[in-house]
Parts: sequence; C-alpha cells; structure tokens
Amino acid sequence: MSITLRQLSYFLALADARSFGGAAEKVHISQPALSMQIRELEAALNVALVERLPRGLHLTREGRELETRARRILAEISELEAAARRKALTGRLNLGVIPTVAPYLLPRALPNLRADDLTRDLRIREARTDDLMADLHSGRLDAVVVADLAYGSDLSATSLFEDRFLLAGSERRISAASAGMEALRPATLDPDQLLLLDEGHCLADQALEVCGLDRKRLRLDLGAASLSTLCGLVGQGVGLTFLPEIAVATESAAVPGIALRRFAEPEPSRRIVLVRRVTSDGEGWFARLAEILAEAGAALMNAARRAGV
Amino acid sequence: MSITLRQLSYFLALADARSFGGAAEKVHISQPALSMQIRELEAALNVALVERLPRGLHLTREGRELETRARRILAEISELEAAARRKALTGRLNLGVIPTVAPYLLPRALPNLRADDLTRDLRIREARTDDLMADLHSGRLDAVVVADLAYGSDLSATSLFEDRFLLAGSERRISAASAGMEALRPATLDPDQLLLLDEGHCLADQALEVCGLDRKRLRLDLGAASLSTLCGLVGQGVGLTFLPEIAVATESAAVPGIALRRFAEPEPSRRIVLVRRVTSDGEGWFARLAEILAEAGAALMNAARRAGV
DNA sequence: AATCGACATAAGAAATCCTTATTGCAACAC
DNA sequence: GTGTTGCAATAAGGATTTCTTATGTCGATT
Repeated sequence: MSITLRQLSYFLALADARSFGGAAEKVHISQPALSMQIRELEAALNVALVERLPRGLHLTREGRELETRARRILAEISELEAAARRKALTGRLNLGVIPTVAPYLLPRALPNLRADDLTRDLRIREARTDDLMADLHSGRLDAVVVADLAYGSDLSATSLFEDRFLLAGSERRISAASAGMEALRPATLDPDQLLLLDEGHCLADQALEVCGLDRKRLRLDLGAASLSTLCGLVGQGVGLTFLPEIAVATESAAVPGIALRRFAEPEPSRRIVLVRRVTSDGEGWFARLAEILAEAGAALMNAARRAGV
Repeated sequence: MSITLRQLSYFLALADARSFGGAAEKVHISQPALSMQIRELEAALNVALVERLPRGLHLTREGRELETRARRILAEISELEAAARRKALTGRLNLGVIPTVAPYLLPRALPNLRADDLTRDLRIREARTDDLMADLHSGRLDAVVVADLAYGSDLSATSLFEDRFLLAGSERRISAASAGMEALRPATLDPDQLLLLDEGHCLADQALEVCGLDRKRLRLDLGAASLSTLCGLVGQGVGLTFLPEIAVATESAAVPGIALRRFAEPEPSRRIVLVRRVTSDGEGWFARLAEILAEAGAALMNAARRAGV
C-alpha cells in the first residue's frame, strides 16, 4: 500500500490542530475517517507518527520529519495547481525558424517573448524547411516559422507578414541592371549575375521562381551558406541577389558597399507563416506567439523603409 | 477535484511509454483505467496534457512542464518511503540536559551521536530539572538527562551511570577538612565552608542531602550560577564544594589551584538517568541514545580515575 | 463512583477506481 | 472502394476505498 496526498494533507491538519477531532473538522470529514487515514499512513511508512496521550497528542520524531517533508510536497502540488489555474504551466517552447528569417526576426522578437510568460524556456532550432517540418510532425518542435508552403490538414498556419524581395548588389551593378528600363522586374534580370543560397533554402527556390528560372540556368551557383555571406559577396560587386525586406535593416548596416533597389509593383515576395500541428493548440500560446512575431516583422519592415529603400 | 499521486504516476508512465496501452501495461492496469485517470488529471488542471494523434501521441507544452514537476514530486515521495523503510525518517532530536552534566557529557558524546544517524539535527536545551520535565511533558523535548528523581508512570527512565561526588577545594582547605579523621565523610564537613550552586540546581540539593543539611544552615550561600564558576572560587581557597566525578577531568585541568579528595565508602553520588515519555519510543532511538550517553559517562569516569583521584 | 472528552472500532453507505466488452476512428492493405 | 488493424474512447458492472453514523474504551475529572 502506497501513501497518498490525501493522507499527507490529513496528517498536516493533524499536526496543526494537535487533535484528531479538530483536524477532522478542518478538512471537513468525520473524526474516524481521519483516524483511519492516519493509521493507514503509519502502516504505509511502518512508523508511529503521533503519540496518543490521554490529553492531547505529540508528533513523534518521525512525525516531525514527515511534517516538513509533507509540507514541501503539498506545497509543490498546490503550486502546480495554481500554475495550471493561471495558465502558467508553460514548459519549454520549441520553435523552429528558417535561416533566412531567424537572425533578423528573433533578436527583434526575443524581448517581447520574454516579457510574455509564454516562454519560461525558449529553444530555437534553425534549419531548413524540410527538417523543420519533419521535427514539427515528430513533436520535437511546437511551431515553425517558414515561408509559404502547402500544409497537410494536420497542420495549421497563421500568416505573420509579407516579406518583399529587393534587388541587392553593388551600386554599379544595380544601376547597370536597371538601366534603360521603365520598371525593374525580376524576370528581366540576367541569370548569369544572380547569386543565390545553397540548395534547400526556400529563399533561393522562391527567387528562382519569381525570375522564371531554374537552378541549372545559373552560372554562378556557388551555394552560399547564409544570407549574410551572400550580402558580403554582392557588396563586393560579385553579382546580384534577392534580399528579403526583413534582412534589409541588418544587412545594409553591416555591408558597406551594398545597394538596394525595389522592384516595380507587383513586388515579388514571400509570405512568412507560423505553423503548428492542429492538435497542439493548448492554451492560446500559438496566437500570442504569432502576434509577437508578426509585430517584430512589421517593425523590421518599417526599419527597412525608413532606411530609404 | 484535486489531483492525486496516482494520476501523476500514471501520467509519467504515459510520458515514458508514449502510448496509452503501453503505459497501462507498465502500471499493471487496463487501458481504459489509465485513460480515465489521465482525463481526470487534465480536468483537474483544466489543460490538455497530451496530443492524441491517430498514430502515437505527443505531450503538449503543458504536459512537458507537468512531466518535470511530477517527476520531482514522485521522487520526493519515494525518497520519503525509502527513508521510512530504512528507519531513517529521523527528524530533529530535542534533548534536555541539566547544567551540571551538559558541559561535561555532551562534548564527549557528540561525535558518537553524529556518527549514528540518530540525529540529523540535534537540539540541546540546558536548563534545570523542573523546566526540563515540563518541556518533556509538553512534547518540546523528546528526552532529558537528569539526576535521580521520582517519575510518574507516564515516563520511562534508563540509568546512564553513577556520578560520585568528590570534595573539592584548595589543597590547604581539603587537608584541614580531612585532618584527624580516619575516613572522609560528607556529614563531618563544616557547613560554614560549603559553597553550593544556586537554588534549583539539583546538584546543590543533593549535596545538602548527603550532608544532612538544609540551605538555611549555609553561611556562604552565594548561589553560584555554574559549576565552572564554583570550581574557580574554591580553587582560590574560598571554600569547599562537591564536584561530581563527571566534571573532574575538565575542571581539574581548567582550575590550577583545585585539589580533590574522594569520600570514604559508601561514596555519596547521584544517579544520572535518561528519561522519556512512555508513549514516545518510536524506533529504538531512545536505547541507542542511552547507550551513547552512558558510554561517554563511563569514559569521563575513567578519565577522572586516571587523573589520580 | 459517575461523568466527560477524545480517540478507536465497527458496520453499512457512498464514492472511486478498475475490469471487460464494445464502439469509433483513422491508417493501411488488397 | 471495402475490409482489416491498431489504438484510444465509451459504457456498464463489480471491487475497493473512503466515508458516515453509531458505539466502545480508557483515562481524567468531579
């Protein structure tokens, strides 16, 4: 026979009341019921917990020790219940973010994530879309931030923001590319000058798509590993690339030689979304997370426009 | 409805097995029984703990948080049960000791008390017999070390050792007191030279008794507060006093001018006993405590004899 | 000696927990 | 498509636990 929380709480009532009858009253049961539970507890631990005197009672040494332990245990239980009541039973949030979004969006969003008690412990996984989706399905991730894609019916997505692509390169190349056109359009770019990210990065695929190209047509397929590297290269005049607006504020500050030009309407863009399993919406955390991320995205868009592009 | 340990342990089984059927098997119940307890738990916390997928299941964020809390709580419970099984549910031991015993016996006994896991936490109260007995009755003390006295039937005593009285004073006074007698006896002492402890100290009362005196006959009733002070005084040649053998090793080393002389048989003495409430013998701690104290007392007697008195 | 207070004991009622049997649902097979 | 399989939810009845009221016991009090 194992001990129960009921026994422990009755025992604490007894320790407080220092009488069986009084303790029973406190916990709203009859005196024999309390006596029986105390006896069960003594039997389970195989130790006498109270000295029953004709007048009143004392706890034994073992009883006193149990008292302190029981108080701690029951405090943990009620802390648990309290946390659940105030919807603060929030364990780690496992969030996946694609690499072309993570370094720009997260630094902006983190302070607000911390402020919300959404995340006593936030763990970020930065990986490409395929890996993220696999982990989302397997339960290793709770939500992922990716660029528009088709979801199965077992997933649920919320749009965060629209991320427009800008043309990036050295001032000389940009001017050359847009020379003599009334409007700058992706399809008119010279594929030979285009630098894109490694295969598997959705940003590269999307860029190819808006240009109506496929990867085989690229001459400069050097498969850069990160957007930051890519910006460094084009800043040096190596070629042209697409820079998502979300990265503009950071990269234009970090790369001196880089120039940016907006495309004509309709501007090419990707839609950044937050995705979860349909079964996983516990307590509205998803909506709050989406809100904070969308806000951070909007702030980055504004920063880009203020930077004059 | 409140949560139970049973629910928590079933939940942990579920978290481990990652399937209802498997978890049920682990805890040796049927699958519906486990499902019901999990549902009760979710209802009690008012939060979804598991995502039920057609294939397998995941814990929700809240479920993961509960998992860590539940593990801690159940670990505390099993630690508690384990402690009880190995009889190590030993809280504080509240021990009372009279002032004419405490400073000599305890330093000797402490190392052995610590070695035994009798006392994860030992608290000593040093007070006169009356106070100690009151606290013993009220449950504030678990046991007391006092000198022979009559106990009610609600108390139980074990003899620790016989503590003989020696005559103490300056060499000159001692010699004078025993001059011309074939045997040194308490009754032959000059009451005018006798220095005793404050009223209430049983040692003083016992000394008076063996001399066949009462306190009113004393000229030098200066009511010394401690045996140590008293020894200092008689060492200075102020008078004579009774020194219990237990104090001999310490005081004869501490007080340069002090001389000691044994009384003739039958030597006057007090019996030092350990007392508890009859109802308080939990797990044999009393016997172990008595053994350790008796041993320390015996060691002090030997030390006294080796010191040559 | 009688009474009172406080806990233990006893017996039956209520609530809880568990069992087996069955249903429901989605994935998989053919 | 239809049937099958795997797994969990539901349902109904039974076993256990926990409660209640009623009564017994024992020491303390008068």
